[in-house]
Amino acid sequence: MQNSFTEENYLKIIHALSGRDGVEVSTNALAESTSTRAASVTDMLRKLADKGLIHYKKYQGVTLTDSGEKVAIKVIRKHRLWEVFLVEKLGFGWDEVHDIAEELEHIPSEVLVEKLDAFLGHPKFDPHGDPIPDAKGNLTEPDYLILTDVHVGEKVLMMGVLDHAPSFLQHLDRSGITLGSVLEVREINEYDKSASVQINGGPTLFISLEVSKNLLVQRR
Amino acid sequence: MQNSFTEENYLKIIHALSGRDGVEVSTNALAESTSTRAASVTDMLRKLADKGLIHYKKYQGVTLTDSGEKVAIKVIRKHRLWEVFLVEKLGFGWDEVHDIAEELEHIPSEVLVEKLDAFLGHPKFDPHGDPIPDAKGNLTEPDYLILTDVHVGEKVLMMGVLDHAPSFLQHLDRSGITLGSVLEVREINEYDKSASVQINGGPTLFISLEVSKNLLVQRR
DNA sequence: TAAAAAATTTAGACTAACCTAAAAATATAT
DNA sequence: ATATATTTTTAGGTTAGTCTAAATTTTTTA
Ligand SMILES: [Mn+2]
Ligand SMILES: [Mn+2]
Ligand SMILES: [Mn+2]
Ligand SMILES: [Mn+2]
Repeated sequence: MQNSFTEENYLKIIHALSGRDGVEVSTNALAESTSTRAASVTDMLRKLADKGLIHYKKYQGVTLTDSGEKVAIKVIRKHRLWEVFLVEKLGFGWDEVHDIAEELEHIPSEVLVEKLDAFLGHPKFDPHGDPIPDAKGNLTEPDYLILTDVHVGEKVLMMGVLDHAPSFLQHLDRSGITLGSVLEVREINEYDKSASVQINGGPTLFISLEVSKNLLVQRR
Repeated sequence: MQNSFTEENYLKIIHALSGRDGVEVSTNALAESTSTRAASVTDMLRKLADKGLIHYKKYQGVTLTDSGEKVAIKVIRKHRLWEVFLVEKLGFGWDEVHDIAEELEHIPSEVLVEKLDAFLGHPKFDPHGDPIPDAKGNLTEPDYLILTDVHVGEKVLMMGVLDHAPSFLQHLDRSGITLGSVLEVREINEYDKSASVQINGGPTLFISLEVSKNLLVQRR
């Protein structure tokens, strides 16, 4: 039996909310993420449990089964590969591709995914720095720091974003911050935790805590 | 209001069955093409008529309105552009792409289509020789001949196929007949109308009437 | 041109995915 | 340890798209 568009979305969202430690996901959290009501979520959870895709005990929240995890990772692989295609081949901005990839990720056909992957040169990361699962379903989350964890004087590489909202990505564009940028923290304001950060050895910018919390970086 | 996946399919099929002269399409023909029952078609026709996408009078068959035609042509444009992408960029065979394009054709986003079109170099024909509507919705069907209309001694160019079935396309592959092949009709068998056809000045093959009827060609 | 056949529509149901409102279970706070 | 608040589930409905069976209209045949 094939999984529906909707079922795939639930699995993907459970995967995201469950995190690497596979913590239980609540009905309300899913209602929020799927933009539906808790009652609708309960209906779907019963269905996904019947299909063996999630572990579900009433009132106890859900986690993915191995089978559900597999499906979720396939969808994530497709989503991220299509995002690479849209940015690298079609010339979209990284702020424009998420919604289109939300649709493309549900196109079936294993062979399509593998040919796309080859066409793109087997990329390891998507345009937002998120890792792309391999064909076998291995997904390894690199352990990046958040910019707020970086001390004054340290130089780090910008590796990804936590917030994928177009407005946030556009803000980074205007600040000249892209994947691979070198960020040196020059000063941290005691009062509001805003930071002065030098970008690629060039201009120094003020970065609010709100922005710092969403920047994934790596020591060099 | 957006049109659903299903509505788009109905419009596309009505367009195909209605032909260039815009003849009425019957409920049964649509049931056949959509692999549904006549009663289901009637339901959908009422809906499409309510949305102003088709002309529908009970028992009289349907035709597209200008508005419905526009939608149908957009879907056809997307279908054929994606087929070009799959063959030219991903390396699929022309016999493998139709079903995948059936899914991709429903991905929304005008800008995606236009960027894809540009990426592909604004192709005029899809891998089966079918013309690709332009961004404004102009679709001009070239008036090709069918191979059965070609007389002995004539040389023609292979320009397209009427049957898109994988088995037919694979048969052409095995015969060495592709878009652009030069076909010279050497002999036509009186009894079964099979033809001896020389391919690209090379080997001469027997071609059954069944095959001839599905080959679109052009005099040079 | 009336009867028979074929095509089409209507009537009544079903499933997937959603909803609101009410009931039940769990968690929190006095 | 209750009472209150929060979360989750259940009950009962809706819509889109499908179905079968029956009724109706159109077409064909005699
Ligand atoms: Mn995304
Ligand atoms: Mn991404
Ligand atoms: Mn096709
Ligand atoms: Mn085609």
